[in-house]
Amino acid sequence: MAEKQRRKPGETREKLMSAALTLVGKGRHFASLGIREVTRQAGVVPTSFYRHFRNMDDLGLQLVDELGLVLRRMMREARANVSQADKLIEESVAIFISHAQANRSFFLFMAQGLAGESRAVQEGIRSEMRFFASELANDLRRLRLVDHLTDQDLDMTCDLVVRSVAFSLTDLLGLSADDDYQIEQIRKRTTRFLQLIFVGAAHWQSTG
Amino acid sequence: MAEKQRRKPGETREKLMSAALTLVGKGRHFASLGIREVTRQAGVVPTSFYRHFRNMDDLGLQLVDELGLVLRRMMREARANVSQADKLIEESVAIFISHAQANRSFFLFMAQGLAGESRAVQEGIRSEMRFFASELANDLRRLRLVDHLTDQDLDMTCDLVVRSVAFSLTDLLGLSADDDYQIEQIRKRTTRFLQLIFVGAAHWQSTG
DNA sequence: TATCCATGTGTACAAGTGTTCACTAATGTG
DNA sequence: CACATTAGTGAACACTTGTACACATGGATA
Repeated sequence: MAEKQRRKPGETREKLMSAALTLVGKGRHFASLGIREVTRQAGVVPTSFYRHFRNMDDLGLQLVDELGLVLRRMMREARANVSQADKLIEESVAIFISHAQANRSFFLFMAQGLAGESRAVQEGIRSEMRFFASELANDLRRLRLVDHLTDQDLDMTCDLVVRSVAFSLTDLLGLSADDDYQIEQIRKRTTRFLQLIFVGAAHWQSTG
Repeated sequence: MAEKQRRKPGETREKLMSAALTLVGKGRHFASLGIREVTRQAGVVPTSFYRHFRNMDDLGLQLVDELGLVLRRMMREARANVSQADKLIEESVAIFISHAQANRSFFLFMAQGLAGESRAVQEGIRSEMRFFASELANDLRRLRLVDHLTDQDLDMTCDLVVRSVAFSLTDLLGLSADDDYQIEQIRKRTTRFLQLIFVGAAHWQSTG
């Protein structure tokens, strides 16, 4: 029989998760993946799956957790790169796009999960987005760029920003990764979306 | 053998399409539906499927066409109900939400398809959204509410509007249909999103 | 060193899958 | 009315699927 491959603990677990991501990256939808298919892609026997996950939804949930890490890395980088306040939007969008490309499968999974089959995954992704939006609000407050806005209005603005950027994902991920012209179009368009939103926020007066 | 049920021409075809929608409405993801499953739901023998569709993607494409009709109906109703210009946003959002509830499965399908498995379906839905956005732009031009905007800037604004509303779908469709409080929250929030965008548009000056 | 347990493997099975084929009844066309 | 076409049916095919079970093995722990 084949050698038993127990190297590091949790290695098979990671192989399974990244196998699922790989399949998603190849254009499959997460909801249509099966246990056998994933284990096959991971080079592991089907029964191994159950050592780590109860079912595919469970695997999806654990992917959401990792997605959280990816998003946090992205935020950190964005924060570190705010060179000038007036280029804030442009630079952030650029960072977002480069991360989306570097973690293509992850973001595909996120885009899919928003309208996915598992309610839990859906809620998880939504929760990550809320967190992201609230962190964004904190940053903006700290930078004192939006002092005239209520906390509530600022939250709304950031929510809209995050949604708009997330929607751009579906544009971006539909493209092949080397279609530089189209990617540049999306970058410009997303940037303008955010600028429009912030112009709105600058002139917003709460209808309280 | 069982009676042959050929009533109207195209009846089985419709039964199959609405069976797929029914399953989607029950929480399944379109990408995970199988031919046998759909025919079973439709009360039809599996082989009948091939009389009308080449595969599930094909069925999806034809659903996109019907989705177009639903959207057009919605637009027509929205246009007919513009009582006062200053309530335009609120009323349109209300109409949108009521249509989204009346055609829940359709809109679920749309939300799923945006990040779905079939590139063709994806492109179809995207195209419907573009059409919707351009019609919206035409209406706004006709109402002369946005005369200071370039055609291009108006298009961008409408694109952002449509995206924001589409994103609200995922919020809305995650809820049970009778959670009136939450639905009201989403209505308010979406309305404020659009107001924010239009405030932005009102103060926008093209960076041409 | 002896033992336990988490994690790996192989086999098995019943159920479900997409698709093909040959057959049949209803409909539209001449 | 005769006939071709369309649209329904059932049986059969070779596969794939999820999951259960018994077993093996390496590393940690006692």
